[in-house]
Amino acid sequence: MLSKKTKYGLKALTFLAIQKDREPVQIAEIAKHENISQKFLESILLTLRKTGFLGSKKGKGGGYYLIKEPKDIPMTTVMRVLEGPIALVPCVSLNFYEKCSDCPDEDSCSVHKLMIQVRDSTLEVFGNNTLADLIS
Amino acid sequence: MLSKKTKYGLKALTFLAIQKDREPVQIAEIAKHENISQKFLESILLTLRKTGFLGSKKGKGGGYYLIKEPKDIPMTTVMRVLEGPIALVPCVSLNFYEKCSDCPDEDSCSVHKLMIQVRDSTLEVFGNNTLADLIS
DNA sequence: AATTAATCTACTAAAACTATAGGGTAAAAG
DNA sequence: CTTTTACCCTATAGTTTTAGTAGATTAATT
Repeated sequence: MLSKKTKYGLKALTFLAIQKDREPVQIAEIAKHENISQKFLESILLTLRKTGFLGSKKGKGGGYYLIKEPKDIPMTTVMRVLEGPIALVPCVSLNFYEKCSDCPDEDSCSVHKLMIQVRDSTLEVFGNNTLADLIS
Repeated sequence: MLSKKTKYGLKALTFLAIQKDREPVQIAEIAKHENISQKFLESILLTLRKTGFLGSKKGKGGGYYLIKEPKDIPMTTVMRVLEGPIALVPCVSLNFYEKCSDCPDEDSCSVHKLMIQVRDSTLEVFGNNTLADLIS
């Protein structure tokens, strides 16, 4: 299941993407428009800024704004920042690899092979979509 | 991320599938062979029995055994029983549909469309694999 | 009939994670 | 220097995960 953090993050990004100019939008406005707890959204936007998706401006007329063009923001990178590994098991993760403690041998693990297939198909979907594709 | 319940369940199923006959295998043997906490595995096997994948036999010489042929057990049904919905968001789930509380309109939701793609590609992988395919 | 080997059931609990709230700080604008 | 906004830190209720404990039940064997 997708965490609300990810879902809210995606909604916030699309909301910023449909703004005509790239003028800062306040947290409160995004939260209200997307039905998101403001405090929660606050922390989400913060990580999106720290990871290079958003810029921010303090004080009056401040807020958050997109740094890059929506078409240059692939879903793979967004998902990895918000949700974490795309793979369902750490032992098949490309960016967050970790050995499973219960598996003596990955190659002989039945789950391993299946999860590689899932990872690749999910990766293809996210690879084929950018933020621009989320806008209808 | 895949829960350990699911991972262990899959491992147990494959272990039972590679048994030559369909003689009962004790929980302890499966647990030991797959490095699984026995008590945890116990509850997992119980749900797999109650949902029609396994049969069991009590008393001496008892244990768990596969009821159907591995090739007749699609991953979709196994995953739904062990892990729950295949969809990442309830509003795109085919078998566990639920409306999202924060979305006034599904059709205009940017996350919705993306998640449908993910669901379909994952569904295709699980649909193309049976328990027999996990054995190598 | 007694023993033993196994599943079954129910309850409990620690740990981790999720979602959210509160309150204070820093900077920008007027 | 006051207002407005993002920024940062902490706490916490709730849920899910991952088990552990204690015993009951069933069936085969002796």
